[in-house]
Amino acid sequence: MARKVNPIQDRQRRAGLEQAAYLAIFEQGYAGVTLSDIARQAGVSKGTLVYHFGSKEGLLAAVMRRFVRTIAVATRRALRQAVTPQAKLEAYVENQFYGLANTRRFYTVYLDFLAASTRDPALMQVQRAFVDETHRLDLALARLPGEAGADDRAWQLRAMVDGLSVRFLSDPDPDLERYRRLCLHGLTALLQLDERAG
Amino acid sequence: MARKVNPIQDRQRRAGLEQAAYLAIFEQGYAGVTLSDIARQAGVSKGTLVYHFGSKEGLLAAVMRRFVRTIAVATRRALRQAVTPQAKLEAYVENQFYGLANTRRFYTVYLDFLAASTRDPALMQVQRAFVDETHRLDLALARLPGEAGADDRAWQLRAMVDGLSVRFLSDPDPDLERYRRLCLHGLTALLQLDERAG
Amino acid sequence: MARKVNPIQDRQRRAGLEQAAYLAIFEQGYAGVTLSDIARQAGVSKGTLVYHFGSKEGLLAAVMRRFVRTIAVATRRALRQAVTPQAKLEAYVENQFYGLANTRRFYTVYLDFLAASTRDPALMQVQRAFVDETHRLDLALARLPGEAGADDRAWQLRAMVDGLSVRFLSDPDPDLERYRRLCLHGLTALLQLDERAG
Amino acid sequence: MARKVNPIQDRQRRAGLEQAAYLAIFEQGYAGVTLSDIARQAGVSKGTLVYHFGSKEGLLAAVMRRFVRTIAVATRRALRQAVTPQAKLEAYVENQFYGLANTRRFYTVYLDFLAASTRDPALMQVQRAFVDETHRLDLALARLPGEAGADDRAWQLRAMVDGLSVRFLSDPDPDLERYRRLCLHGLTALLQLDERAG
DNA sequence: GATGAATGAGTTTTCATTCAT
DNA sequence: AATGAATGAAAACTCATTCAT
Repeated sequence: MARKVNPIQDRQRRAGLEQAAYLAIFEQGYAGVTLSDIARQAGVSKGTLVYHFGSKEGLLAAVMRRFVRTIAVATRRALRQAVTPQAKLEAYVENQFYGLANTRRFYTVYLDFLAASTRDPALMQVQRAFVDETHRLDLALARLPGEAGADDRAWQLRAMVDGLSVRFLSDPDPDLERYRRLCLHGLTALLQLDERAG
Repeated sequence: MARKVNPIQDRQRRAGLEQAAYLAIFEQGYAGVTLSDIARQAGVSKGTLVYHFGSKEGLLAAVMRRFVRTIAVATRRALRQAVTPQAKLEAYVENQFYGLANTRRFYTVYLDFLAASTRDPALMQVQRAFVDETHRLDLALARLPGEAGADDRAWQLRAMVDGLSVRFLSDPDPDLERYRRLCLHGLTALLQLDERAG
Repeated sequence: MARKVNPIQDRQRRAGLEQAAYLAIFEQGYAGVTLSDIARQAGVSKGTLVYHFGSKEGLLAAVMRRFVRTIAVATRRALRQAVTPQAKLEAYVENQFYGLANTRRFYTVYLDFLAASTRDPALMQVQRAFVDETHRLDLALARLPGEAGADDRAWQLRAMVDGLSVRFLSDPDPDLERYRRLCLHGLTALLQLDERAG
Repeated sequence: MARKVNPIQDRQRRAGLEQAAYLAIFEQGYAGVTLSDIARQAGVSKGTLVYHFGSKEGLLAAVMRRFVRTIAVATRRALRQAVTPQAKLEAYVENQFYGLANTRRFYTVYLDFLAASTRDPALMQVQRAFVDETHRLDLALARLPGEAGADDRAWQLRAMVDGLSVRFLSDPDPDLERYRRLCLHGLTALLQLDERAG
């Protein structure tokens, strides 16, 4: 007997549980979080989590799918709202480093996710889809100064963002504005070089 | 009962166990590795590990200290052997992406380490010391084109390296030579831009 | 809240659910079947099962009562339809080994039931009533060759049937016709011996 | 690192745990027994059971292998000690119905085992090996009155034993002597008939 | 110094039962 | 009457740690 559920209600229920799980993962780590942690955070019983996601593994995978989907949507919206190339670049950076707590929470979980994906084929698939999607967005940015070498530039832009984010996490007293500046200047440098070379 | 040991022999013993643990961490993950995994890899009993390191936590911390020390030593040596600025840059990149299996093993463990350090104060301390040490090396590279803005450039260089490495791990069919090229060109772009701007 | 039901409709409803439960028990085992299994097989919700039978235990007991009742009815009818002693014996055997799938399903569940009854007093009561009822039928068969020792013979007849059935279940490639022959010849031997002895 | 154990000590340790598990299975049922039940019966922790047998499943399989091995050994010894055909038959029956508590315990567990084996391929394999082995012994008995039809007779002998044993378990006030008599007479009848027929 | 048997706290998972709708 | 979301008690299993040898 297939579960006869109201699809809308079920989706909302799951979304709430996934959000609670996201916070629990931030606090306890992807590998260290327990169903008890998540259940406590969500204010439900462990059984409820298993009921909705089949297993802990299923829940964590759902959280990560939602996580990368959310990122992609936010990035796309940021780029769409800006008009000039320079404004697009700034919106892109602002989106990556948006609020201290938010940025820390975001990259902490992302780092966990990356580490976990190196051993979990299902997570690796999610990560690869995310890489592909973000690469398409990066490519649009990289094309602005000219067509030649855009693909390489796109990978370099992303590397700058990811690399600064990793550093941000072990910065004992992070100054978000500084990371924004480092990022913006770095991206600018990467784009201008290739412009001249191309 | 105080351990009375020959310090030299003891150091060698521990070094061997730490190397085995490193391989076990690569295979099972920092969070997923068990004392049994490590004992199996090292060909000793679990008791031996606890005897030498006090606890699993102590062993893992020792592994990570050795890990970052090894990296720093290799980077320093690579930079010292090269003479011209351009050669230094190339040696730096070659050192970061040295051998497919090696690079994968290396960054897989590093990513695990970074993720774990966000929640473990002792590991975070190790990570911060490592960041400081590598920053000094990066700074030497960044100074080559001129003094102004060297600190910012150093962070950007490191970000490029780290960011490309992260991407490397989720690349389904990584071409090491391409990563070397992306890295070298990226670093060159970052250095030249600031040179002009400075 | 007393259940107010149409007794006829209710009996039919329960009969259908019990039949579904019987099939689920065959597939999952008496001890291994879950309410979800049964609900799926019956095409209803778990709540419906509990509503009609009070609990899982009540449902299983009802299934087993129906099960032994069905067996007794079939045996009685088989014996009634045959006229001569020889024909009665053959009808008896044919009834026990009727169809490969049917025989396997039947004895698989019966074995489960027997095993469960050794620890469940309520089931043991059902099993004892069943033993008494079948013994009366066996006694009629055993009397055919003469009165003396009929009770002993009746137990032996039943033992032959049960014993061959148990073996049937672990036969990797059972030949139903062979079991019928073994059973018929075995019963004949048991009856004739005592005939001479009596 | 393969477990370096003293094989003798390890075998004795396991044997003790298996015996405790056997008693726990008798009390709680094959499907109903828990690791806690067995640990309590054995006076060890649950962890110890898993340490020695890998899993609950592994432990139960070991218990059943030991169980059927013990039966086969006892039957073989009983038959070997007796000399004349009649004495062999009596020894066989005495071995099957040896002591009230013992017989009850024995068949209760055997019935559980049979029921479980219908759904567990590993157990079914154990059961089939047991059937083959006992059939060889039964065949020796069945050959005594002559070669013709010995195979059929062997199956019938075993059926009589198994069938009476099953009945024994639901007998509210079992008289062991009576079951011995029923069994001995039944077996005699089966053997004599075929002798005449052959 | 080294071992590995044993432990028990902590984890995921199962599932009969409850209950609001 | 019927549903199925939610629960929580109980289950199997994991594994760092202890300790007698």
